[in-house]
Amino acid sequence: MSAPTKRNTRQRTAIIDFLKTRKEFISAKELYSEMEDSKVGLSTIYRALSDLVNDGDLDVFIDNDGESRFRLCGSHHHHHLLCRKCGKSVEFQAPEAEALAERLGASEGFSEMEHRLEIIGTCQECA
Amino acid sequence: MSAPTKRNTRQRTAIIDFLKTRKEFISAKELYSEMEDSKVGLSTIYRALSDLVNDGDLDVFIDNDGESRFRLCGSHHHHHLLCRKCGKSVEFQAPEAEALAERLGASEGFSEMEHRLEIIGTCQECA
DNA sequence: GTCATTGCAAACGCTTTGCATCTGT
DNA sequence: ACAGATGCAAAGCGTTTGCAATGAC
Repeated sequence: MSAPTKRNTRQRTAIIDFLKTRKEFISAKELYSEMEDSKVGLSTIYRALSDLVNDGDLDVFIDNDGESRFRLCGSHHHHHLLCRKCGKSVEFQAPEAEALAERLGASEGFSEMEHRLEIIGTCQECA
Repeated sequence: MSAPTKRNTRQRTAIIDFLKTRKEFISAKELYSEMEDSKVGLSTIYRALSDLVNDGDLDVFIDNDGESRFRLCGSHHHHHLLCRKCGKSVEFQAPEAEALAERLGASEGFSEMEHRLEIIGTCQECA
């Protein structure tokens, strides 16, 4: 019932270290090629990324080609504004959204609200 | 440069007619099974959906499983409030979210904003 | 020594494409 | 008749999984 054991393997460490140096979203395949010196298998990358997402350590979104893109997330709650063409993303805070979630949820009898808001648009360079 | 000719085939008409009766987003596969009586091939569905998206007649987004989901533009935009335990969902409209998306996107130089807002909570029965 | 993790290759699921046939115009 | 549209099957592509070998503890 307690949190599953996670071993500190060379591969997992390398992946996390690489992600720390990386500000932008990156796909699993890209990570694989950029890390080829670290000799980490592609399945291991997928498995590690998936674990990190489940642990809430990574933000993920699926781009227009259906490819998942990952990035370490900060601790603060935030939302994303993403470009539908190049995938560029901007984080933002939206107190309105927090308030909206509370108000709306409460009006339907819900409690302990969380929310996810994503704004997708076309950025200046891609327009 | 002018728009390519589009023929009015039985299949294309059937697809559009089906979409008109459908308020929610639907995937190509779902469309295929729900329209099986119309005897339309899956590739034809993919090709028609792709044309419709290019013509700006369909909204599309990629869901968390990497599957594209389509809906005729102009159907009413709404969001969902979901119970994290029983999955019960309530639709709601949120003009604030529309405004927020426009304002935030524009402030970053983005255009043609879409947005997705999801509120997750625990409903009264499950609390 | 045990059991989670790894890596390879095969399997998967959604989508796209080659090509011969069909059909709207 | 001709060019676009269709349908099938095969290919593409990102992702997941089975399984034997490896390595963290």
